[in-house]
Amino acid sequence: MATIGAVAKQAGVSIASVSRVINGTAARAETERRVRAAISELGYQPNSAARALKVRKSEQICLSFDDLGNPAYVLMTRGVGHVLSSTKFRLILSSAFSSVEEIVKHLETMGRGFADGLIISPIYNDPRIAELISRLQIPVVLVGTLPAGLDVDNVNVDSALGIDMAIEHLFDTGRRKIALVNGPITTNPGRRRKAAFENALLKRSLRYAGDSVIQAEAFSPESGYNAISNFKKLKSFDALICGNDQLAAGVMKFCFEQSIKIPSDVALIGIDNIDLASLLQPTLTSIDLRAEERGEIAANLMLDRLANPDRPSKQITVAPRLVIRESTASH
Amino acid sequence: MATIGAVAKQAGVSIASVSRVINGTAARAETERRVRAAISELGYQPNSAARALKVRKSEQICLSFDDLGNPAYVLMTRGVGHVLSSTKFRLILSSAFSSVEEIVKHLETMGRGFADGLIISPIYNDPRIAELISRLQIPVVLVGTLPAGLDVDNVNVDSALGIDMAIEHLFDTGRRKIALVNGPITTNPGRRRKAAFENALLKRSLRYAGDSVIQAEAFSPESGYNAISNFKKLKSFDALICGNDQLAAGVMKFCFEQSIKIPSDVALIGIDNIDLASLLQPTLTSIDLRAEERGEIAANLMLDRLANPDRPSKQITVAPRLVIRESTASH
DNA sequence: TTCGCAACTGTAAACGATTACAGTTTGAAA
DNA sequence: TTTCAAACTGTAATCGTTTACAGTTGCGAA
Repeated sequence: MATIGAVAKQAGVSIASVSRVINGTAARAETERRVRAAISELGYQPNSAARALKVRKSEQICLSFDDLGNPAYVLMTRGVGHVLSSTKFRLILSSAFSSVEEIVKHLETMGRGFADGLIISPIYNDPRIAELISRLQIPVVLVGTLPAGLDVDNVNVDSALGIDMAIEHLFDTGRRKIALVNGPITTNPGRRRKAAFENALLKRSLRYAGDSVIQAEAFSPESGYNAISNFKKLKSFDALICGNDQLAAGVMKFCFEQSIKIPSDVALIGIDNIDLASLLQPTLTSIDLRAEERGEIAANLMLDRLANPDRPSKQITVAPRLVIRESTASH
Repeated sequence: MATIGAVAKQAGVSIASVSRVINGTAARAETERRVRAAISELGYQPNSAARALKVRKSEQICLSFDDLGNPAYVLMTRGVGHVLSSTKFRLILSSAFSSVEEIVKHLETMGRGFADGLIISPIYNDPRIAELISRLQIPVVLVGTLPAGLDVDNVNVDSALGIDMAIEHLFDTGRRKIALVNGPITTNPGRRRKAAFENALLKRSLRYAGDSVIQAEAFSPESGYNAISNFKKLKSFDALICGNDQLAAGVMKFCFEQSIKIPSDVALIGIDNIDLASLLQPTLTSIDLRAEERGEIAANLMLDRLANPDRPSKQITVAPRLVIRESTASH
């Protein structure tokens, strides 16, 4: 309510002096004392929008992703938050429960004065996202698959390597008939993991046919449950890799209900290594895609870019890690 | 980059006309055509901060809570997001991984021009939060326990009733020796649930002593696991109520490792009814505190308050629901 | 006491939008 | 053709800050 002008009048100084006191620029002790007194007397608080308009900085970094319900993104958020907490930048999340159009509109608005940088980790492969990024007037760090022709800071994980490690592990423990419970093919992870799965099988001359891939509707436990329920040929496989741990949890629930034993009847591997993996019964082997670490890297790229706007863009790839638990124990 | 002035020049009209076209106020067809052409030619996008400064509105609602890692808050966020998505307001989350001081600073900044309203669901009972709320210059809706002397829109859940229902259920299924695995006593939920637990036991003349309450360090699975590991008298109880489902998951993991059978040796009840509850083995009976519904109510209170700033504040309490699953089946 | 420089302070012009008000067009009716 | 109201448009003030620049003050040295 109170403006800088009111403070100036109260303190008997100019608004410039008030501004200087607030921002820590030189001021005589007496001036500073009077200004501080006036500030606390009036309960003055500077207006963020006015300041952002003038200095062209909001000191906010916006993080955006498509699915808050996915704990892997919570991990990523933690990584970003951890890095930013020791800087002047505040982290805000742009929630995304609506359409791609809505999301794009939100992010555009953020980019025009409400945020200094945008870290975005979209899963849907929608051209509007790439278009948005190229149109934005603030630095962007993209976490995930980089759309073709976009030159922007990027942090990625070699999920194909992760899947290869998983299949190697299954192979080592005697499994040869491996299926994939995949996430939606309309998403980047869905597409890439399927391709990686095929390659890893073919490379080892393992059986691969179209029916080795079961498509789930979403990256959720219910989708995993539903997908596996409708899968007729489960008995002809001895191992399942799931698009993420949540899908695996749904699959595990179904197997329990059907008295299909894990790992003896079928081995199970998830992706992301979220808390859930070690809580399930049996505990779940999972490909850790380092979401938290990717968040940290993304935040550091952003800080670096803000400090150095003209440097060439960087692409960083992190290595996954296979966390072996009970769900893939040897027969 | 391009400002409204540049667009005006390009289109050969005044900036007022450009503004009117953007905001949908009357304009001749020819004017509108030229302005739109100029806008797309220059890639003009209005500056959010300038607009927020002038109209004193950001069209953003900020949601803040202390623990993104707790899926119950994700549910709440979903509720808020769902309601706001059909309005002009955008939802942003203020992440909170840092100290109370940091959080307060973030929210203050939001409240001074970056957000039109604040929905806050703090779990720590810190006086600085109450102080913040009374100092904020934008409407606040508080989800959770209302600090004394604060007159503000509030949505709450009768968690005491939930705990009473849970104990009634345990009582009905023959349990008499009931312990509480409580969340941190420094949090509001921790304090209130403990009190409710004591009352519910005493009301039924059930045994209650100090050692019926096991304090965990956080509302997380690991904390539940650790807390129950250190609890010597587990064998003298036949039922456990946990401060939330995550604590219960940790407890369940420990019981499995120790071959303590659920529900035959000990029954287990969680709170929040998150996805996890139906994925655990056995499935977990849980007190559903309606986080998503509370989020919806909070968002509606906020919309109502923004439309009607002077109405008296409302306090709404929702009723919990006991979801019975396998972890409390009769002996 | 005077001088000169450093340190501080005030004036006023931005930042990029919205909007009241007054002035101009437009077009149908006379 | 003229008239007049309705519809549109432009000018300029404003939102609450920051900051360049010029002016003032303070204070130690001469």
